[in-house]
Amino acid sequence: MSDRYEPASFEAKWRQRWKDADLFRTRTDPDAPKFYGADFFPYPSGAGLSVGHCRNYVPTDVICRMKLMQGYNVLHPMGFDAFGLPAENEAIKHKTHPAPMIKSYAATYRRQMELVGISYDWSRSFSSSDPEYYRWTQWIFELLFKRGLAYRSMAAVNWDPVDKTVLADEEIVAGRAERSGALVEKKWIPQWFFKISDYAQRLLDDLDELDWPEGIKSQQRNWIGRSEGVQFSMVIADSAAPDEVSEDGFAVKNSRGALAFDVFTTRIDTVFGMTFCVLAPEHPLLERILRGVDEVHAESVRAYQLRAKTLSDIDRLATNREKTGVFTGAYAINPANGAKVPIWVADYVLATYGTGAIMAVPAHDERDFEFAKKFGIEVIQVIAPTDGAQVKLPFIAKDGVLVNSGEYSGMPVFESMTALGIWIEGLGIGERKVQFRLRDWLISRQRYWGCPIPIIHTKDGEMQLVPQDCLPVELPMVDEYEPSGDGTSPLAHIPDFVNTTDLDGRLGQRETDTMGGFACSSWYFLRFCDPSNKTEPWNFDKAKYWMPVDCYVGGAEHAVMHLLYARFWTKVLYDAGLVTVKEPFARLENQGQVLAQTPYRYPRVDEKLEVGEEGVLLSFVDAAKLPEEDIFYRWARMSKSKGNVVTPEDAVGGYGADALRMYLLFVAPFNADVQWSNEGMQGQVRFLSKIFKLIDESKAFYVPEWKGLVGFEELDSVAREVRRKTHKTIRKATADIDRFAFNTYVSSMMIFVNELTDLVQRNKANPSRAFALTLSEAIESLIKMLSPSAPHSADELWTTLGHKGFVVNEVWPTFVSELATDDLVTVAIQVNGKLRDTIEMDAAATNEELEAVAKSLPKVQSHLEGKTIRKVIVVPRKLVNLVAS
RNA sequence: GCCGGGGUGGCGGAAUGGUAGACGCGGUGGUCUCAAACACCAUUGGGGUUAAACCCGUGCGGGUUCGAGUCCCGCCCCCGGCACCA
Repeated sequence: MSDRYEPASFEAKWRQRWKDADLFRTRTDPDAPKFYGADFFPYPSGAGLSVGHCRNYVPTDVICRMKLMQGYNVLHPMGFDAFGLPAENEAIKHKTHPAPMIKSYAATYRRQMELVGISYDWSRSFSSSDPEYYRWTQWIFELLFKRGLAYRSMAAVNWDPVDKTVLADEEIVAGRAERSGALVEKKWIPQWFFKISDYAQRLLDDLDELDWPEGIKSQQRNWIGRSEGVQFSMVIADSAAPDEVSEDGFAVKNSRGALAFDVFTTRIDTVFGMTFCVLAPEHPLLERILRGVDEVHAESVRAYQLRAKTLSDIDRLATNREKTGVFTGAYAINPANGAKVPIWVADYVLATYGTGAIMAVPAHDERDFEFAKKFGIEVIQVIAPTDGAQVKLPFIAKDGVLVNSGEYSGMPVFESMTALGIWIEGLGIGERKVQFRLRDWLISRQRYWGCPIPIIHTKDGEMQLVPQDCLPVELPMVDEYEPSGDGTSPLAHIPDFVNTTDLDGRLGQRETDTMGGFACSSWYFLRFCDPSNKTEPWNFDKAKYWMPVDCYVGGAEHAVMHLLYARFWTKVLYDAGLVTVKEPFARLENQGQVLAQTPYRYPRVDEKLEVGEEGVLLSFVDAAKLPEEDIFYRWARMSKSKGNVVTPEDAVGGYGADALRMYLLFVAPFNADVQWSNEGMQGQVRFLSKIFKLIDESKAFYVPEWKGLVGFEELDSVAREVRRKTHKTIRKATADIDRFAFNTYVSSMMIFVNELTDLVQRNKANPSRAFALTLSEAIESLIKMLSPSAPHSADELWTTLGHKGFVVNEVWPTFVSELATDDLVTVAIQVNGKLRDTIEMDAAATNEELEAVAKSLPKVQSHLEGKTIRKVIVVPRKLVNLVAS
């Protein structure tokens, strides 16, 4: 063996041996505890992996490998999220079919993951586009359908004109499609939804029990958006008794013989301050209202509605946009005081939230205030600070009392909210209600490359589920699958697919929309528990054994999409008695990104930069051609488009797989971004070389049977020191891996190696028996602790100590508290809280001894001169503070 | 605006209320080499000193405490998310 880390000479050899030994096949020892560690289901892009992806996979691998050594049955699977837009778009670009393309991309991913030495059990791998998998995705769809949680309805949905499909709300960011960047248009077409809104409260409540980053939990809470308030009916003044009117979730009621509409408010305490109402331009009652007003008002409302319709979401939702609106000519009655208030139409009220209509209280709401000011509407203050002080309107705060509010005047705000809610309920015109922002999950896509929805439309317009023994509804293999753009799926144009017979043997038509990719990734972690089951999605007992995922690792960008959907499906499956957990992922960790130096040049005079761009992106080749002063470098996320990618092949070829792994672990806290540097990689090469050198120098003293002997040996002070450092490091490294503090785990090994190297240098000329025994324990422990992060090197070093087999099959070292305890400690001596000296003391020294020694120190005495000691604080083994004045 | 996370040497970052800056990168000086690269040794918060002593230092201002990077109050700045959600 070399006394240096020379990866080219052994890393590939070990990877082959692991493979030959089928080392990472999931063990199911009935007496062992389980550990399920998983990475987010990746889409295998044609660009392959960068070292950035390894930042996700390596840490999960480290904790899984440690758990293996600690005797757990470890489930550490990997598969591919192959269905969906990214795959299809890439296939179209390359004029190929997504199925073979994805297969080859996934093979590349696997090869790269293996190159880095990740311990996946590949026998459990699958792709979401495998018929044996999506058969069960369809099976779960049918379960949702039967439970009333999958429905088809007409809706104004987000249409992405670039990707030519509809998208879920979660995929829209500020009016643009997150993926394509296209401005989203509204389209009114029938779509499939999952009724996630039924689970809003549970999705909110159960967050509390999860060991997840606070930021992700808070994002989910915001997205679910629970608010408590009162919903009540407003009667339209002088309106004739209408026929029954009710449409699409809008509460348009026949109430007391007049037209009426519902409003939702979280500030019922301000109801006496209502000076107008606003309906969303899309509000269905407007049609009726306009019949009862004069033509001038009706015309202006219609014109306004038309304008609102053509306005894109991005314009409409632009912040700080001036409020617009028109008066309808109609009035509503404030139920609190009988006042007639004008009804306006304005697009600052959203049709999709609450009832699409509000009571406006300009004195206590910024938006209403702005609107009232612009249109000269009255402002009536009904809340005042408790101390009666004058306040500037709008006054939003809730700490105050009601004024100008009839019999409720003088009542504190919070008390009045309950009182007025009860009063409204007593009147029978409304109720206290909880409103959620979360809307149903739009799941259908007008694209080819997705899981077909297993529905047959019959001649009479009924919908039937494809019988379970006929699943999967297979995606037909066709050459032409590009999106049509007319709002129908490519599948709609394949007669062989569409035309079928229904359950009664009559002609029927298949549903042609496919499911969005997020459906497929909402249950894959269950399939990993039992991936080759031919008769059911998973065996109940196997899922019961492995679930939940104990540690789930991936990027923060899935905070509200995948993670919310997967939680929802898990709860539905729980309700159906198919799984025993209410939550799929007990612990979640988000890795930071890997950034690379990326060259830009300053824009030329005639160039305009995109918003957010700092300069013009350059390739490294182009950057080399330009004069230095024209170029600047920025840290940017590694991506193919930026040309700054370092691949695992680059890193492993240049420095070694173990160096790459150690670097990614050490360079920054797990959840922080990393600035990639070759110097940092070289640092890990140096560290690994130090270990090889240490083992090379120590192996002469190595006693394989140390464990049975060390207890009988009288330990000298050097041997005690070796043991102490060993057990301290075990304690630190184990705890650090468990808490995802991989940087300090590596650091603790560096400290250990430096200390051992020192001890070996000082004692190698004349080593005692005790030293040899404790050193044997030390280097064995070191190799074991190293093995999760640098598995190739660990196995190589293990062999040089004369062992056979793999370190991952060894038992993770445990520490003994007494052995990790110092018998000599450094005590800090302070005068008035300022450090003046430190002393070495026996750890067993009493407080009195410490105090006496502290007082006797010259450096201390010079600071005590002319002062009287008022107080002495002694922290055993740590510190003495003399308080003097 | 609201929610979440942060602010510590030249850089990445360590620090259960108890010696701030572990560990590493980079820098400086040296060894090896014909030379370079690699490697190895020493040193490295700022001021101050021949050296020490000593002084200053964890975004800013207050507070609690024998003692605050850490706890409390009020600000400033950065990152991420949401954003007319009534």
